[in-house]
Amino acid sequence: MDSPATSSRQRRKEARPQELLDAALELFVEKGFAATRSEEVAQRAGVSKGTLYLYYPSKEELFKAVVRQSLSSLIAEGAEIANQFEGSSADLLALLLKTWWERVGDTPVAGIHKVVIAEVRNFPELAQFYADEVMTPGHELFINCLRRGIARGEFRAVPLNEAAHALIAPMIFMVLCRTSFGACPLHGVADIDPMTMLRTHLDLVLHGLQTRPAT
Amino acid sequence: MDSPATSSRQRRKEARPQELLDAALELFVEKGFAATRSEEVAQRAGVSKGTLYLYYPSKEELFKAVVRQSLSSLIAEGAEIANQFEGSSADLLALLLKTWWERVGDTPVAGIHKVVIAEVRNFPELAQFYADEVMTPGHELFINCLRRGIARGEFRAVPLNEAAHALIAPMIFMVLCRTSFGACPLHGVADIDPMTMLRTHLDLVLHGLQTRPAT
Amino acid sequence: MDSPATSSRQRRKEARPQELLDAALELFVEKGFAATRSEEVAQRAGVSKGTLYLYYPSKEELFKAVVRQSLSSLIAEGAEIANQFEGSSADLLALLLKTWWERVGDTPVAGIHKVVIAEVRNFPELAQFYADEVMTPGHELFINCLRRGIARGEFRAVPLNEAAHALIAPMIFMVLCRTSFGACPLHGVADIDPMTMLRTHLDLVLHGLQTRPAT
Amino acid sequence: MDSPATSSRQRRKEARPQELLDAALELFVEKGFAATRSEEVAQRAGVSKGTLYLYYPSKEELFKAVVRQSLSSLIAEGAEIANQFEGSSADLLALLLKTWWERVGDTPVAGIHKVVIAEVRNFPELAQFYADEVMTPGHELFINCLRRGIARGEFRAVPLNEAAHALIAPMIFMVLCRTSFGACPLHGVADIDPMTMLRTHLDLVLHGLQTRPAT
DNA sequence: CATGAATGAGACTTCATTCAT
DNA sequence: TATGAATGAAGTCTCATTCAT
Repeated sequence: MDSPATSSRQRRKEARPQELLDAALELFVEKGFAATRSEEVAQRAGVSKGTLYLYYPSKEELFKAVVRQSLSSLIAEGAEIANQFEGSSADLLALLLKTWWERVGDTPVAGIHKVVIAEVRNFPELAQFYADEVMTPGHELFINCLRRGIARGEFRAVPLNEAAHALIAPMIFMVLCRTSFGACPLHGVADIDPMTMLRTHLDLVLHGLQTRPAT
Repeated sequence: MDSPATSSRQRRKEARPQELLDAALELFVEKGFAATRSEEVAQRAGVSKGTLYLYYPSKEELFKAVVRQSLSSLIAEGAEIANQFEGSSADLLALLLKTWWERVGDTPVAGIHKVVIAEVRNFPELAQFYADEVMTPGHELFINCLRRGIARGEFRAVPLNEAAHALIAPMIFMVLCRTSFGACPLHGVADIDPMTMLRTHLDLVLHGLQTRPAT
Repeated sequence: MDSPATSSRQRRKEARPQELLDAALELFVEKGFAATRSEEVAQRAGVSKGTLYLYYPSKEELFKAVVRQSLSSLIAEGAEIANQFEGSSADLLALLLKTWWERVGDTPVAGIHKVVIAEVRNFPELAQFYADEVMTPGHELFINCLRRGIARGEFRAVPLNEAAHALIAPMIFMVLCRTSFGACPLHGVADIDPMTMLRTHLDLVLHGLQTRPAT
Repeated sequence: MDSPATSSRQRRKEARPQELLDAALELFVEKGFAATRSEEVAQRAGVSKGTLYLYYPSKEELFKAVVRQSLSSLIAEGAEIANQFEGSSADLLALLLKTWWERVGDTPVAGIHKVVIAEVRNFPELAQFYADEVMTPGHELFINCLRRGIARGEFRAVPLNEAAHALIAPMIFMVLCRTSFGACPLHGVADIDPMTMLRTHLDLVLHGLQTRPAT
């Protein structure tokens, strides 16, 4: 009753906030918060400067909305995956990283990592938000995976916090590099291939975590 | 005959560029390029707005000078270390990471990584500079170390580019997190201890690289 | 259908460029380019600083626009007058000078002469523009008039370039003096009356040009 | 006792004010008052910025000194010439204009005319000074010459003020053009040759002033 | 709701002037 | 005297935000 009746105008109106957020994310990723002009955001979303302010009361609120939404979409449904998983912990780890890559790393929202790194100090309220919504849950995911592996005798005992960090760091750092440098063609920089990277990283850490057969 | 004659005025003049660069680095790390006001840089260096412009013709030039100098100091004398090293490749890798941590990671210049990540897209000329001066040499260092290990039968054969990336990523990412989040106290975020991190990361990748004794 | 719909806002927008040019001309004539503050121009045009920059991207571009427009309006339709004229060459010369006085000399744009004299060396591109658009056409006008008179036996043969210069110089110089000194009341300076000046100058040069009856 | 003993340092010191005035005149003529930086004046005079302020308390005072001195040197000893002259009034007029050209028009101080035209409105005190010291005396000179010619029956009766203006205008205007445009090479502008100009102008006005032989 | 002209606070930069050496 | 490093008032220009239409 509703959807067939919505005019294109109607549809656009409802889509506006998301279109604005998308445009804003792109620009904040490209140029950072301060260097992005609000008129540019409006333009890229196909509306006028004034319209932006009908949806977000200020550039700062727009920014926070962008970050909030982007981060929300990072909060992986990973926990679910992990809980239901029945295979080896090595396979679970591989699945988690692969899923992250597909759902986050290889996606426009991946850019939010650069934005957060670049801007948290100017938006301290984001820090706790990011910690609560992204870092802690993500961290837990990997820590739980490590715990599971250790408990099942698949992995060696390692410091959980630090190992969890080491598991995700190469992936996020690769994404940061792609976001920042990928844009411009560099001469002579060894190009990192994401899939090779993912495989190599997994290969390394899985070997690294493996319990040794007694020699 | 000359040095005792150097007046305090003289001494200040010679020190100015470095004082300004130091102040600027701090602020660019804290707030980013666009959000840093040039007067603030001057103030933190203890001079007036105008004085800044006696030494750097524009905020942009100041920024580039900051990046150039910071990056230059990253160009580790690591190559030398590597060439003269005679121990095992695992020890060499450990030494390289530890040295990087002491000379870069645990130092004010570490902040430049955040700055570069945040600003390269606005300063494309920096991208190539960073690639040539930092990424490529650093990358080479780790690749050579890996090659050495593989050639000597200490390490398994792994894709060099990607493995090298995986070796440095956790360290740099940790530095990025410290630079961005370390400033504000977060509730509930598992604190990563750098030394534990370094040890754990090394432990992981060295086990991961190790050739297996035939079972 | 359109014009009755134009709002007052609309009307203002269309008038703005001209209002700004008028205000700017006044001020550039009064104070010169460098001593005129752009905010002052805006104020005199009844808008704010920012508005000026909606119409002209910089003070320098505003200046060039002022000069271009002012000069354009100098490009007398004089050629037309001259072509259609059928009377004596003396009368033609008188008509040209009188027309120039009415259309230029006694008009706000007359001030542009001072501005050009004062600023060309800082805006070399204006020099050629002024030469092409004003000097050359104006010069041609008078040269053609002289040629006509000489050809018809009304005028003595005289060096055309120099005579043309001598014909217009007293008028322009008078305008320059009025623009520069006329503003402030001077004690003891013999006031020059424009109409008397015009008549006297004409009287002098026409007698000077006249062919003599053989004595 | 004094002159042979004066060291080169001494001599320079005494010459300083004049060197500064010369440099300043050049620059004020080139760029105008506001666009001339005081450091540039100092540089061109071969001294440091601080030294300039030992001789002139401000840029404005320097400017006034430049104008005062330049104008003083314009105050022709012409009156003397005129008083002692015994030839025809036409010859006197020719002598006056030729002398003016040699002593002023073809000299660096000629540039002061542009400066005065450009800046009087910003320095009203200069206006009266210029009127008293230059315009009035110069005007008198020509008026007296005209009066003499008329009284001796050599010249027709003409309005003295306006005729005097017409006598000097082409010369000053030519100087203004040379000062402003002469600097940059223009394509297609008829070059005025000063000597031809002087001759043509004289030829015109002398014929124009001449009393007619009764036909 | 949507627009975009207008505003004005604020940032960058210049340069006349001062003053320690 | 002479210098030139330092200052900070002032000018140019940008851009987030408002509001009449």
